[in-house]
Amino acid sequence: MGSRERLVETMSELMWERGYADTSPREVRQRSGVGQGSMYHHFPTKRDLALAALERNVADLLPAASELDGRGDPLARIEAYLMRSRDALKGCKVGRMTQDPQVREDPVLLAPVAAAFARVHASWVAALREAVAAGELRDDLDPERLAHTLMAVLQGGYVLAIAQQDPGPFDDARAGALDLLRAAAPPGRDDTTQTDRK
Amino acid sequence: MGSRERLVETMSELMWERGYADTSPREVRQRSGVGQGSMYHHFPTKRDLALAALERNVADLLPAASELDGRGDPLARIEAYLMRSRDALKGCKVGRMTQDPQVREDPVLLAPVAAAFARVHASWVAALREAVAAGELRDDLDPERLAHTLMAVLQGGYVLAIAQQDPGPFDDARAGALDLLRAAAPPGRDDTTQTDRK
DNA sequence: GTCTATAGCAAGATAGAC
DNA sequence: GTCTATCTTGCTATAGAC
Repeated sequence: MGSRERLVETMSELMWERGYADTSPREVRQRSGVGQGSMYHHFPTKRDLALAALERNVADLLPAASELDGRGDPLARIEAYLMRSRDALKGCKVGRMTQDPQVREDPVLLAPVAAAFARVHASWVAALREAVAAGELRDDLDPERLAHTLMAVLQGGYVLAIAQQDPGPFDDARAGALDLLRAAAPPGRDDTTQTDRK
Repeated sequence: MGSRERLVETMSELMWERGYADTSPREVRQRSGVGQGSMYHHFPTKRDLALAALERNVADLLPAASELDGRGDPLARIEAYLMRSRDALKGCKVGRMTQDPQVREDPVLLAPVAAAFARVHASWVAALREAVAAGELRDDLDPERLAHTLMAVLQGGYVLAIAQQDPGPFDDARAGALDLLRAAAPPGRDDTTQTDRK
């Protein structure tokens, strides 16, 4: 692996762990083993390196969200994505960036974050729309709104888990969201078809 | 107002705006107008000042949450707290701290955050329990879980809003949560009593 | 309690040789 | 492309007088 790739990979890790403002070029060099000269050859400023790392982190995240776009029962896909295995105490490598003052005030650094969330939102909306069409969700629910609600449950779940240093609140938050979705099945629907009742 | 109070107030503001790691003692002095000597007289280290500021921010937040504990219709209280006016683009002054590496790795600084969230959670649980008892929510919903879900909707809503630099996603997220709560009224319940249908 | 002066060290580069 | 040396600025204090 070349110096350039090692720099980007290391910066990606550090931005997930510590954010942008609190990660120094020095740390990147030490962890990656790339020298000063090489670093500034490939990336004239810390910000340039951060932008490359951020785009890499976004690219890491999007494939998972495309799980929502798959075929098969829409509500099952929604449930699968919601309950997907995630490291609650590490948080979201993209969502985290919104809390970094130097990122949120820099339109160029914030742009990939906004774009990533917009794409994930679109996938949520499509899946929720299908679920309504399939009669799995009441048709007076708004898929656009609900998509934001469910994304917020995940992003906020990380916040709660980190505060308590315990993944429990994250798991509770998403399980509670799923409970609500199930309770929002159209009235009169035969729910003896539910798969996992206790 | 004395120097000490001015320092704490200024640090509180800066920690909300920029977090802990990215706020310097220098900025605090300049914005507060308190001199170097006074600052280190009252607070031997930046961390000591941050702890006082954090406790102040927590104290600011808790009264609002006690709205959930009030009397009157439980679901109405839940709705009022959820839809309370909030500055989505500023985020939560307490939740924000969980994303600051220097806070999340410091048990002493994280403790007030954890305690605050635990108290708010307890208020949510109590209100949700009452709503179930009053027949406003299905009794197969778990108030503990749901409390985490609704807290996460708010915390995550801020993340979405900041990413898009638009309060819309925050408002969508909480409106969607409210839609789900209403859809989770016990089956067969007469909902012609709903107050705000379009 | 408040002031000014000073200090040690890290951040974030830049310069110029190889 | 990579190396070492150097630079400026800001962070986080400490010292000691008033």
